[in-house]
Amino acid sequence: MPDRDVTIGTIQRELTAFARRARQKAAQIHPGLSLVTYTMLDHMRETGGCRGTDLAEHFLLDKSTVSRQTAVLERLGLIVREPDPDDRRGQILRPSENGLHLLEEAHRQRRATFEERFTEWGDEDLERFSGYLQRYNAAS
Amino acid sequence: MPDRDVTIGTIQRELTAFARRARQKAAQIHPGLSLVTYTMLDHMRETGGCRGTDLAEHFLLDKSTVSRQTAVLERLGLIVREPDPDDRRGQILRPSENGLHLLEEAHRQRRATFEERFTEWGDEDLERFSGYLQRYNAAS
DNA sequence: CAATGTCAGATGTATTATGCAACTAACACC
DNA sequence: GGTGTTAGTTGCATAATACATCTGACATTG
Repeated sequence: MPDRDVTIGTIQRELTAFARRARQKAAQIHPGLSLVTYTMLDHMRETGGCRGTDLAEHFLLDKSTVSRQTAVLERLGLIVREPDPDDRRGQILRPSENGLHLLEEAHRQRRATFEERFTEWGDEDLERFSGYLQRYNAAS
Repeated sequence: MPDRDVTIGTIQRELTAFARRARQKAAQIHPGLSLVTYTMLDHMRETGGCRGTDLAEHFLLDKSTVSRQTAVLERLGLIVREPDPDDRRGQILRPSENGLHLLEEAHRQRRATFEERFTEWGDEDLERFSGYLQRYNAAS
């Protein structure tokens, strides 16, 4: 059994490798859509519509960046804007029909990649891995 | 026990969350050094010196990007270049004394962050988590 | 051994994501 | 109602990146 330092080093290295690879593959989700814009779109779906400020806060991005990225999403016809009835300074952003379809398709593709990657994993290992990741991420 | 689909979905979400956070914190390693340049520097140390082409291939970057980033590292005094004795077209890049010190310091800091994060984890859980990550990454 | 094609690296140019600062319009509170 | 705050946009600058091109140095083949 390797000692604790070695094991932590391995986890560090493997997580870093994962992050690097994820970043490199990020742009392949949809033409014209980056990982950030895609994730924003997904967040709008999860929340059932949110404001630009919420996105900025959630993703730790400047509001100007959010503004430009949501402009891209609008130009692509993937979101619709509604004036916030409670605060006329803001707008509610939500995926359009096309946006929802794109999200479904992207989910399907990404999920398929993961399914394939885990075909040889047993149920118990999957459970444990999932639990460890949640435990790790929850600590941030 | 949740079913397999739900578990895989959780893993997917948690790994994506990790990647996003890693990217955001990447720039904090050293002033003037990005995650990419830092990782390049580390790769030079691991390999005991390599060429720009090797870096481009390893990190899936264009050679022009590598050229500019290594120029940054040189400007910061973190690497030294030697003509490749076997092929005078190329150069061997390796960390300078300062570069090695920076890597040690960065390793120490990052490791400390990880150590802290895992203080409450038992040895067996650490082992398993490490193994799962390796298994996952090896499948790429 | 000379010519042609390939490779390593550098540089010019363009694109993209990003942040900061300044601005406008709307809100909130006193 | 006036003053300070907030949501969003836009102007400007910066950084990482890719593609195309250029220059040497290598390699292969006639």
